[in-house]
Amino acid sequence: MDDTSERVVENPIDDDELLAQIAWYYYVDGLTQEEIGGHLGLSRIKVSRCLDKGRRTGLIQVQINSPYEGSLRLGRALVERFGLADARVIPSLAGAPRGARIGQAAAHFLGRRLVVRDLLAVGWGEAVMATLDRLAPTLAAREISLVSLTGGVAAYLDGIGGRTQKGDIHLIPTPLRVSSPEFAGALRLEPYVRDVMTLALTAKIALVGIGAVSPQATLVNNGYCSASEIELFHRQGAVGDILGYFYDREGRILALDLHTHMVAVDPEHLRRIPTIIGAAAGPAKVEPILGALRGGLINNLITDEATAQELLNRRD
Amino acid sequence: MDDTSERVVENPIDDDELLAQIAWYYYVDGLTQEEIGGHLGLSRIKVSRCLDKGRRTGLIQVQINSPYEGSLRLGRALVERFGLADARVIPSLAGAPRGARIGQAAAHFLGRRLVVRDLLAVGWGEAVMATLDRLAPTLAAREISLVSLTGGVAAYLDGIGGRTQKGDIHLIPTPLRVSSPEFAGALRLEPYVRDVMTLALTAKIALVGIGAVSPQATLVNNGYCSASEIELFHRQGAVGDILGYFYDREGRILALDLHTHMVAVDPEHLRRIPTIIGAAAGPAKVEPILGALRGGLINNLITDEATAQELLNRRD
DNA sequence: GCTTTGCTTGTTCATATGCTCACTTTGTTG
DNA sequence: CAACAAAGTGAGCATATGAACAAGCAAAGC
Repeated sequence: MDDTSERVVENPIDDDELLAQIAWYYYVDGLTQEEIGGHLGLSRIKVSRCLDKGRRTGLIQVQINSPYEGSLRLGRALVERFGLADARVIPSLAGAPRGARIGQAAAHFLGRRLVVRDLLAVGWGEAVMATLDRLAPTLAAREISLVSLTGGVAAYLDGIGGRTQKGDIHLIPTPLRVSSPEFAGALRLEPYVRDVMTLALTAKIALVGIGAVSPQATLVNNGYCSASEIELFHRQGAVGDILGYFYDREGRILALDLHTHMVAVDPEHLRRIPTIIGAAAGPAKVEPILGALRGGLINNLITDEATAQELLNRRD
Repeated sequence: MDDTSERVVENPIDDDELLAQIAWYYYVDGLTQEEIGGHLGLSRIKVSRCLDKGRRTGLIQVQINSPYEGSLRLGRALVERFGLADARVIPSLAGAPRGARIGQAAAHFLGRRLVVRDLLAVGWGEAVMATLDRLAPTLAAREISLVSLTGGVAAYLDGIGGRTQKGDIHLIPTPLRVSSPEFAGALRLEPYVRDVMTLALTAKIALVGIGAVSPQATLVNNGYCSASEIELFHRQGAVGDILGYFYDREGRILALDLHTHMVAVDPEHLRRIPTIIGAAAGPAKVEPILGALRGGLINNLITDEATAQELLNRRD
């Protein structure tokens, strides 16, 4: 009776559980994929595929326990120059899709900060969605609750829809932008909306995207702003937006008419959250990031090498 | 000018930092070792060795973000049977040294629970030392402070000596056992000793070893007890010890003369700490673990398959 | 009933990886 | 300064791994 093969017949263990078992054998015990296969009654290739899946979905994540981890050269330079709490700079690799890699880096960054049953406040934007995508298993495993900082429910659902999610999800159940200031005001005063917004500001960590003032901005692509409005904001000194609020190059929120139509937490109030993580990269994001940094709208930054270098090159 | 090779000349980056950089490229960016070598001006083999070192020292740690991670079959069974908070069961592999693997598992377990600047209370024993060994990089990276639950300073120094350690280390500056109850009592009342013990009980997490009542026990090997004393304790119903205090099969601390000679936190007081992790494995540890479980002296267990199976086989 | 489509599974093979061993460097001690 | 030990380095090779491809299978559609 070969004890390596008969032990594990039992029930057709649930998928995730099997995956965790495999990951454990492989990474912690250092068994080879073939050995694991023998142990668990699977073909080597299947083990390989499970591992691949685990890595892709973020169920398996590598921790780098080094004080330097967050401060590799450029990151540290950013921290010092802009007085950030921490920064993560990912290498600018030619072939890889930038969005996904920023998301992965942000997920990794958050993975080290989120505690079991934590509450994470999330803003709006592509980078945020990419991050949530990679973060899903962590969120489930640690029973993290999410709370949105802005309206625009549909967009959020894309990012987190269909996933196993053990914590609660508190969405602001409104559009991001509505047709009149009065309507926006009324919505903001709705008890449920207020409650979610209040809850959001109790989070210890917030993750926000940083939008560019350009006709290609996600706000435009999603129909929340027209290209001509963007042009107008640009004339008025806007260099970027956070949570749909535009600010100038010093990071001061502008007094735009648009803002009165928004249903979202005011970036000024956001400051009550101790850790505000901004994620963005690319040439178009340099000015927006700079503004956000100068105004202290964020205190943690995830970006890539090229962008970081550009940020550091600017002489204020 | 090939930008992949000239970028990284700069300073002869400190070792850990280089390692972190390599780990990042390899695990997060998925570059091959050869590519990393080119990027950083190192030979492929050197990159390979760095990674190996990182894994061995625990600087690189794999997270398995699954609710099942802690509850793989046997673990879950233990949790249910003994009302534990959590349990980790490692596979019993023939060739591997058990102590080191228990240590690794415990380090991994703790890695998911320790928060930045946390305080970890540690007991005494081989398993604890093995764990601290593997945990060192995590401790440094998260600025974890350590506080000892027992005297016996020298032994602790072995486990943590020479490592980079960013948090504080609070040792109880006494032997584990002293010659008279009076002397032990006096030491326990020494302000500094009292302070450390009080501090220890404020920790959220404690890690303790579980000793067997046998002539091979670590307590004997280190000269704290004689084999004949052990024999005597055995006759009096002792099945195991925690922090140098022996208990019976129901986990009740015995009224042994020895205990009055000890300078260590009382396991009864230990209960104030919400998470008490016991680590031990091997046939000799079955009875000791059972006692500790029955008496609720620990509420988290790290052990191996064979031991877990044996624990579950016992009908109370 | 048959086909189509999409998914899972296993095979083959190129590649990535880690190990062994001989060699070099570095630091230490007489 | 020489001699030696200890750690570090690189080449070659066996092994582990992942990707491309092909076969099998099940559900959906005609």
